[in-house]
Amino acid sequence: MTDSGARRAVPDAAVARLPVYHRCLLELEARGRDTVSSEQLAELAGVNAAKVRKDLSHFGSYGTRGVGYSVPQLILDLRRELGLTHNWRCVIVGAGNLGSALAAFGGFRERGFEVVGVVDVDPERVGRRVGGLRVGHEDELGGIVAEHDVAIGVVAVPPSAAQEAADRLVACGVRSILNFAPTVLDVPDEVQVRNVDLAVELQILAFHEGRRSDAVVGSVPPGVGESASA
Amino acid sequence: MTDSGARRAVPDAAVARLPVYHRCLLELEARGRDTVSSEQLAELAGVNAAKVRKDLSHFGSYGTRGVGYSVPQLILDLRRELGLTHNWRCVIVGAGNLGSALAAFGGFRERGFEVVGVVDVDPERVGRRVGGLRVGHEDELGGIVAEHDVAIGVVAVPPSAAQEAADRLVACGVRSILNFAPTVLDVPDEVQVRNVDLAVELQILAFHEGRRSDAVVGSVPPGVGESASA
DNA sequence: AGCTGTGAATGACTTCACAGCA
DNA sequence: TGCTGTGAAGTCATTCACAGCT
Repeated sequence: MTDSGARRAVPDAAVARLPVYHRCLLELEARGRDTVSSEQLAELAGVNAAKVRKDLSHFGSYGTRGVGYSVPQLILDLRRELGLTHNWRCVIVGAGNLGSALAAFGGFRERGFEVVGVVDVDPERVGRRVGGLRVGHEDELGGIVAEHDVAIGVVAVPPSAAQEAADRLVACGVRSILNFAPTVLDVPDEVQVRNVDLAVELQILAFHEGRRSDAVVGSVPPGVGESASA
Repeated sequence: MTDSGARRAVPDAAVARLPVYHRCLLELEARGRDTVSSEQLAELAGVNAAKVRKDLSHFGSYGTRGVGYSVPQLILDLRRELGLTHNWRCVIVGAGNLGSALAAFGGFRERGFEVVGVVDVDPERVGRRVGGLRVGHEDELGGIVAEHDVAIGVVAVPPSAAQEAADRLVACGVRSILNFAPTVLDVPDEVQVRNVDLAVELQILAFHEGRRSDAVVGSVPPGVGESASA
C-alpha cells in the first residue's frame, strides 16, 4: 500500500492539509491580501505555524524570510501540487438525496472539480434534472466516463448497492473513488478509495462527548476542543 | 489541545476506527455470525489484524484465545465505549440541499443518532418538511436544543453563514459540532468540531491521481490504493 | 527585527513477533 | 493448534529551536 513508484515526497498527513491551506489562501486573496506569514495562515487553517512551514517546505515552496509567503504565488504552487491546474471531471452514482445534493452543490466547480454526470438505476429517477444535469441510467456510465474523461467517481448509493457501483466505476476505468456508503469497498490495488461515512463522524463526536466530566465528580475536565479535517 | 482531564485511554486514531468495527459487527450479526477473529474483522474493516487487536485491547475487550471475539458481546462493548447506549439528539442548521439530504438520511437512526430539528434563516424554507420534520426558523434553535437535550449540532449552511451558525449552537449550549461548511470555525475550547469538507476530499484524491505514472516512462507504479476513513 | 526553512528531539501510531491461554 | 493480548521495534508525524536570509 501507500505509494511506491516515484519518490515519496509529501507525507499523507500533510497532503490532507494542503487543500485547507489552499482554501484559506483563496479567502485571503479575495480580501486583497498579498502576503501571509506562516503564523497567520496557521491561525486561519486551525493548525500551528511550524506545521504550516514544514508542510509547505515539502514541495519546495519559497517564502521570503522576514516577510512571509506571496499569496498568489502560493496559490499557484498549491494548485500545481494538488493537480488543480485543470478541472477534474467527476461522475456521481446515485441520485438520491445525497447524490442530488452533491450534484447541485456549487462549491466544487470553484475548487477544481466538475460534475459531468449523475446516474441511477432507478427508472423513476432517470431523466430528472439535478444541478443542471439530467440523471442518466447506470448503463450510460461507461459512455459518460469515456466521453468526458472522468477521473473521479462518487458513490452515493445505499450500502447494499455500493460494491456494485464501485465495480462498475472500476470497469469503466475510474481509478479514484469517493465513497459515501457505509461499506468498505473491495477494489483493485491501483484504485484509491476515500470513505466519508457521516454516521462515523457523528460517532466520533459522541465518543468524546461521552467522555466529558464523567465519573469524576466536581472536576471540570476541559474536554477536547479538537478539530479534525477529514 | 487533545484531552487532559481523565486518563488518556484510547488513542484518537483508534477511536476513529471503532465506529467502522461497530458497523462491520452489525453486518456480521445480521448474517447470524456468532464469533469473529481479528483477522476476519480486519478484512471487513479494511485494516490489518494486529491493529484490530490493539484497538480493541485499549478498552479491555476480552476475546477468547483460540476462538476469537463474541460478536454480540463486542457490539455491546463498542456501543458502551462509543457512548451509543442511548440515542444522541442532533439538530441541523441549514435546510439547503445538503441539510435536507442529511435530515432525510435514514441511516443515522440505526446507528445511534436522531435528528430532532432542522432550522434555516430563509423564510422561504421555514415550514417545509424534510425527512418527516418541519423546518423551523433559526430563532427556534434554542427551544429545540433545550426541549430535546440536543448534544450535537450539524452545520450545513454556506461558508459565509457558518461561523454565525456555530456561534448560535454554542450559545444554545451545544458542545459538539459537525461542520460541513468549508471554513474553520472559531469556537471555545470546550466545544469540539469535526470538519467534513467535500471538496477537500476530492482534492486529496486528485493529488494522488495526479501523481500516477508521471514522468517515469514505462514504469507501472501501483498507485495508492489507500483507504481513508475520515 | 522578522520570518522562513530545517535538522534534531519528541511523541504518536503501526507493525512485528511471540508468550500464553483455551 | 489457533488466536488473543502485548511488549518491543519500527515507522511516521509533530514540535522545537535556531541558523540564516531579507
